[in-house]
Amino acid sequence: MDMKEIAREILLGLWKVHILHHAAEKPVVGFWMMQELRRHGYDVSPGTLYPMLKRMERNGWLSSGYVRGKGVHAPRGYSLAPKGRRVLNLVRKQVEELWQELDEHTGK
Amino acid sequence: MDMKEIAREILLGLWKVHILHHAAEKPVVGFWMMQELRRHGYDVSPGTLYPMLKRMERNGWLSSGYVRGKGVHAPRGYSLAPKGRRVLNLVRKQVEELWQELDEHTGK
DNA sequence: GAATCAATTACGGTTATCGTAATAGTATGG
DNA sequence: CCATACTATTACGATAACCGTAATTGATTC
Repeated sequence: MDMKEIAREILLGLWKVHILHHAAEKPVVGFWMMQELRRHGYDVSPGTLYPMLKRMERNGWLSSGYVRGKGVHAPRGYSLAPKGRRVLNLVRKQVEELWQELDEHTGK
Repeated sequence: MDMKEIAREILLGLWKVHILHHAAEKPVVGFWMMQELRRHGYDVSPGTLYPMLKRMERNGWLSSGYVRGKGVHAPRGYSLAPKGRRVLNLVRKQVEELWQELDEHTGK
């Protein structure tokens, strides 16, 4: 099913929430996240994911540092920043509302 | 809290799901949807919402027709198209997964 | 020490998003 | 009837997000 292709607009937002959530537990590395998404059947390219992480850091949701090795291509771990936690809390409510709404009428 | 301002990137995607869901029940009119979002505390301008509905129609998720009156500014009702239903089903799974993940660690 | 793997950056084109202002039918009241 | 307010959408131009592919580079392994 290539709905996944076209529903990206929506799914991309959901993945951002996943990232915030993971980043709250342990630092998230871009490459790992890409594989994770592929494992779930979503083909995400570096040109999508990495700029996304950078934007999220620029927004103040994440803060990053090197976790291993050296140089500009060394793995960069993103963890949840205070602002990101507030966003996560806000979004959590929205997701809950949405899920309840969707769940009610499932069998319809 | 003006997190709402900056978390738009994420919330916008969730609203699209809301729209798909509502459109499955009865035709959704842009102006009504705007008020609905305002009622929930989100300030969404016409320049955001209307093009969004058009794109969703162009994607084949929604199909529209006039519900009342005449002319180019008459209210336009959007209902769920078959492709939109498939997208909704796909997204529903993702939202469920996400919600379960978020719910587990809520108290942490 | 050559090749492979892990991981990110660079790039340039396309599409989405945004707020504000303009437009135009429809109902209301005097 | 006509002025006013309300419902509802379109138009517009600027900014930012998104995308795939290719290049880069440090670490590992044989």
